[in-house]
Amino acid sequence: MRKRVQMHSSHANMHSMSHSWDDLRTVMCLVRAGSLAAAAKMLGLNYTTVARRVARAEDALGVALFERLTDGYQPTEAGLLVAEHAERMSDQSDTLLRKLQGQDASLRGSLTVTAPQLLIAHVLTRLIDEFCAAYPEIDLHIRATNDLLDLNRREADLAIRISRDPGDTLMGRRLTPQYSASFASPKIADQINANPHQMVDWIVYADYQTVPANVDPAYPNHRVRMTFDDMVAIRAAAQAGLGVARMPLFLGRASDGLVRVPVLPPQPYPEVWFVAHRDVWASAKVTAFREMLVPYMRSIRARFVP
Amino acid sequence: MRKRVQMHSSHANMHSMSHSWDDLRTVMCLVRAGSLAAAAKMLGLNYTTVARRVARAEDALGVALFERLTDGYQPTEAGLLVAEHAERMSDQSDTLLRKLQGQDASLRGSLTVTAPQLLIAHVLTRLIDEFCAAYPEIDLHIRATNDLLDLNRREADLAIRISRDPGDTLMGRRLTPQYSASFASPKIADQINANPHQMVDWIVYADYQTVPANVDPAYPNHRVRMTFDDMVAIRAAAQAGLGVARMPLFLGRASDGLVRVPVLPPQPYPEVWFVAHRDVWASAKVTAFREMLVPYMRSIRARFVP
DNA sequence: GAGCCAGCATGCGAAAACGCGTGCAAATGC
DNA sequence: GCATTTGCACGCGTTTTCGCATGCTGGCTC
Repeated sequence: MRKRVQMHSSHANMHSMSHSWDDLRTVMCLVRAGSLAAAAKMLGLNYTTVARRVARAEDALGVALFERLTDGYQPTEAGLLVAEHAERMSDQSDTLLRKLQGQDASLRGSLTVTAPQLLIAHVLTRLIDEFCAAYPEIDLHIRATNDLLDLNRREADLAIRISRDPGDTLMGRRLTPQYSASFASPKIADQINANPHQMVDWIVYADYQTVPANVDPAYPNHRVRMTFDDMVAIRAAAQAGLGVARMPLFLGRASDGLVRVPVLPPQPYPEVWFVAHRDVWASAKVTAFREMLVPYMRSIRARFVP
Repeated sequence: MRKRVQMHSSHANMHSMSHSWDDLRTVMCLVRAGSLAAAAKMLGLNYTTVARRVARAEDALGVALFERLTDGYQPTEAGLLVAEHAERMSDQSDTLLRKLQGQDASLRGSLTVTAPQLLIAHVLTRLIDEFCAAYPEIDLHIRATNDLLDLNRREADLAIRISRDPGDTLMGRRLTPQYSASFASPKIADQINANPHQMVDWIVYADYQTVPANVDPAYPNHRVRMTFDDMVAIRAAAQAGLGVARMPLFLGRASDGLVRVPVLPPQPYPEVWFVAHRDVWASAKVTAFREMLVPYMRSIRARFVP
C-alpha cells in the first residue's frame, strides 16, 4: 500500500526533480547522433550506458522518448522536446566553461587548436613546434580538419581559418591576405607555355563545377576535366599531371612536382584569420598562442602573396 | 579563520566535456543552500555526496569553487559563476518538465498542491478528501505553508493563494472574494459591547504594526497590544483573551472560542485564487483538481463574505 | 543463399558513487 | 564552564553504475 496523501508543514524541498541532468544530456546526444554507438562516442561512454540512461530518463519522466527501430533510436515528440531544452542547457554549460577558461591565467593544461589540414601541414608545423618548446607545460591538441569546428561548443579553443568572416560571437584577427593561382606538373606547364591555344584541362572543386573566372585571355581554351571534393586529392591529381588546378599560393609553392602556370594570374583569395570566442580571447594560453602566431605569420607573409 | 589546504591535480582534463551536469547542479544547490547538509536535503542526497561532487567539479574545472570555512562553504567568484549558469540550466530543466507534465493526459501519479496553512485546515480538507476518493490513483501531496512556493521551479503543481496577483508566467482563476473583520474571545467581546469607549487591545501582524484602518468610529480607543508574525499564533492569542484580532471571516467563523466584535466592520480582503503555471494549466490532473475545486468554493462562498 | 556488418539487448564482473558512522572544531546554550 | 548543536572530514561497507563479452536481428553484398 502506498501513501496517498502527504502533509508537509515545513517547506522541505521534496519535489521529485530527482531525475538526473546527465540523463537529459544523454538524451540530447542520442537525438543528435541517431544511434547509441554514435552518442556514446560523443559522450565518451559505452553505448550500453547510453541505452541505460535513456531508459532511466524515460522511466523518470514517464514518457517514451525514443522508438526502438532496427536501424536505430528514433526520437518521439517528447524526446525532441527534451533534446531541445537540453540543447539550451548545453549552451549554458558551454558558456560557463568558456568563461571559466577565459579567466584562466595559467600557462599549463590543455589548448586545442584547429586549422585547415593543409595550412597545418605546410605552414603551421614550425610554429607549433616553437610553441610547444616555449610552453612545455601546455598540452597542445591540433585538430587538422576542413570542417568548421564549433568554437561556441568548445570543439576547439581557437581556430586559424581561411575566411573573411570570423563568425557570430567570435573575435578575429587577420593574419595575412593571400592569393590563389594556377598550378600544374612541370610537363603540363611546359606544354601550355609552348602552345597557349592548347586545351587547358582543369581540376576543380566539386562546389564550383566550372573553370575559374579571370583566366588570362592569352589562353582561350579551357574545360573542366574532373571535379574533386578534397584539396589534397586535387593537388595529387595535379602533381600526377592530370591537369591544372587553382590553389592558394602557399600551397602550390610548397608542393613538390607543381609549378605555376600563367593560365590564371594571381587572384585574391580569402584571407587567413585567427579566430577565437570572445570569452576565451584574453585567456593566457590563447593569448600566448596568438602572440606567437601573429609575428610568425607576418614573417612568412611572402609565401601567401605574389 | 583557517582555510583547508586544497589539493588539485593540476593536469585534470580541462577539456573533457565529460564533466557532469549533475555536479554543476550540486554546486548550484550548495550556493543556494549555504551548507552541505542543506544542499543535500534539497537534492535528496547525503551531505557527504554533495561534498564529493563539489570536489569533483573543482577538480574537473581546475578552479576552487568554495572556501571551506568553519561555518560552511563560502562560494568563490568562480563558484558564483557556476551557480549562475546552472540556474539557467535549472530553468530549462524546469520548463521542460512542466511542458512534459502539461502534455500528461493521465489521471495517475503525483500532484502537488500548496495552499496557506489555515485555508487547508479550515476550508480545503473536505475537498481534498473528495478529490482523493474521486481519483484514487492520483498521489496527492499537500504543502500547507504560508510561503509562496515557486511554481516555476515546480515546488508545487498548483496553488490556492490569497492574493490578487496570480504572478508572472502563471495563470489564475478567482475562486471567491473574501472579507476580514475583528474577532475576539466572548469575554472580551462582551466587555467591548458593554462599553464602546473602553480601550480596545489589538493583536496585529508584525508587518502592519498598527491598528487596522476603517475601524468603526463608535469605538474610538485603540492600541496595539502586541504583534505576531504568524496567524495561528494571533488566533491563539485572541482565543486566550489577549485582545482583538483582524482575520478573514472564514477563519474567525471556523475558530472555536472566537466571536465577531463590531469594532472593525467587514473589510475587503485579498481574494482567493486558483493559480497554476501556463504549461501545466491544461494537464489532466490539474484540470481535474480545478474542476472539483471551483464549484466547491462556490458552494461555500457564504463562509467568506458578510 | 551464405556471409558480413551495423545496431541493439542482456548478463556478469569490475569500478565508481553513495550512505553511514565516527571524530573533530567552532559556535551556541544553560 | 561544560554540554549541546552545527558543520565538516575521513574511512568503511554497500549499492549503483559502468564496461565488456556474448548473442540476436535485419539489411546488405557477393
